[in-house]
Amino acid sequence: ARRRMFPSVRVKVKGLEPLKQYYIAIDVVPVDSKRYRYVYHSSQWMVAGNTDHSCITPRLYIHPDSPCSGETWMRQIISFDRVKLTNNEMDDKGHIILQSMHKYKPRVHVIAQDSRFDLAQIQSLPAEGVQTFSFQETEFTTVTAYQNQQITKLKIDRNPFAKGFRDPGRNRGVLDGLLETYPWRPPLALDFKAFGADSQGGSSSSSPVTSSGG
Amino acid sequence: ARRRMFPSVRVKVKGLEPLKQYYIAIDVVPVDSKRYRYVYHSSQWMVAGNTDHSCITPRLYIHPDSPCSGETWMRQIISFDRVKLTNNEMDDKGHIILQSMHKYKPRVHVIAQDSRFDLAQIQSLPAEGVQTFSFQETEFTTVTAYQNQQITKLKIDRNPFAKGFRDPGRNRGVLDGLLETYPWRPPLALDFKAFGADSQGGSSSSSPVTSSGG
DNA sequence: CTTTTAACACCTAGGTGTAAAATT
DNA sequence: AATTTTACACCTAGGTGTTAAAAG
Repeated sequence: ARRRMFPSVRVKVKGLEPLKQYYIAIDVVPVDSKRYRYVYHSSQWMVAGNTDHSCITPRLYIHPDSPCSGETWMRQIISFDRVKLTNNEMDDKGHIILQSMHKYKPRVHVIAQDSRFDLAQIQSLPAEGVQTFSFQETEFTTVTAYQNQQITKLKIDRNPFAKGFRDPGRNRGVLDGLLETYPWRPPLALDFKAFGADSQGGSSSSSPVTSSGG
Repeated sequence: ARRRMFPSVRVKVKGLEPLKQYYIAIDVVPVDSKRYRYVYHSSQWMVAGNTDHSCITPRLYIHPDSPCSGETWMRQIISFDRVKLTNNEMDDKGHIILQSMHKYKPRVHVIAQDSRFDLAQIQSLPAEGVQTFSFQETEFTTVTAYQNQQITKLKIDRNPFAKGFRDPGRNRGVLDGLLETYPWRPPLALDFKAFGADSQGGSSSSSPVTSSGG
């Protein structure tokens, strides 16, 4: 089971040195060590146990445009729309491994190129020359089957690959309601089939990296 | 008009330093400065004019696995199956630009990584640290419409994207005849729709890089 | 009971040669 | 007349939620 993350993380970057080379990468870290279950009648996630994430090093997805000059990175929206998530701990394809029914938060890393190592080879973060950013509003909860029907509707309406499930009649109302709930523009929730999610609201800091849904 | 090169160039490499980083790239250079036309009744290409290629720098297609360690390069067959050719001289997508009705030969470059430049940025060959290989049997002639029906049959039989044109009846004989004509194994001819080709026979040298059709 | 897996129809995205039309 | 372009049907390849079956 492996699915793309949708909506995808999209960021803008500023303050880089235009002529310097950078890698930009994403990983996904646990928000806490709790396992969650969805309580349908109250429409919310509740703690249902504990998990120890402490010995797991998160996998790094290096943006395919890497390495690239600061000038080029700053000129475009940086989209991670090909990131794939899996719940298979034995995955050997380099996909990001997560546990179902847990809360996670993506992190974006801007990494200055250093001739002493080759990031594409070692697949882990260097000790220095890295700046890391994350955004409250991109937190999500992993599932293997959707718990919240609003998320399903959002995906069907926004993900082009789900067009076959669109109902031309009454899909406006549900999405409009979600749009009002969140301070950022659609797509609204990081999500994943074997990993559907509920997203928490929030606002981004005024950092050199800013995010929007993709 | 842009099409993939088919069959694709595939090579094996040996003699690299296992821990060193290398780029591997391909380009396509003119065999001569002649324009050709296909004489149907004698089934051969004949000179039909002259062209000046001297002021054109060929575009470089860097293998998407680059940069990569010598160990990794030597462990796998290196396939250039995503190379795209075009006859549009104004192409801005980085595809390899060729003129129709001319003869060409692919070259494979093994480039030692040098921290002084970033090959992915400059898109041209460095002055040193490059080894270049080419193979007589990969010569081809560019066309926008196929001239030789054997080439068409070969493509339909070997290219999975052309499966819709396969005739379950009598496609064996033609291909078998071609197989005997060439010293290398199928796919047999470098080719291209807005660039269909006739391939010349020949044998490869005992160099660190060897080729086969893909 | 809850959660996960696998097969499925239905999409997007893009690579084929064909044949007719357009160009030179 | 020779060559190139375009629209097309038919593929490969792979991303969706759904559903029923399987697993725990």
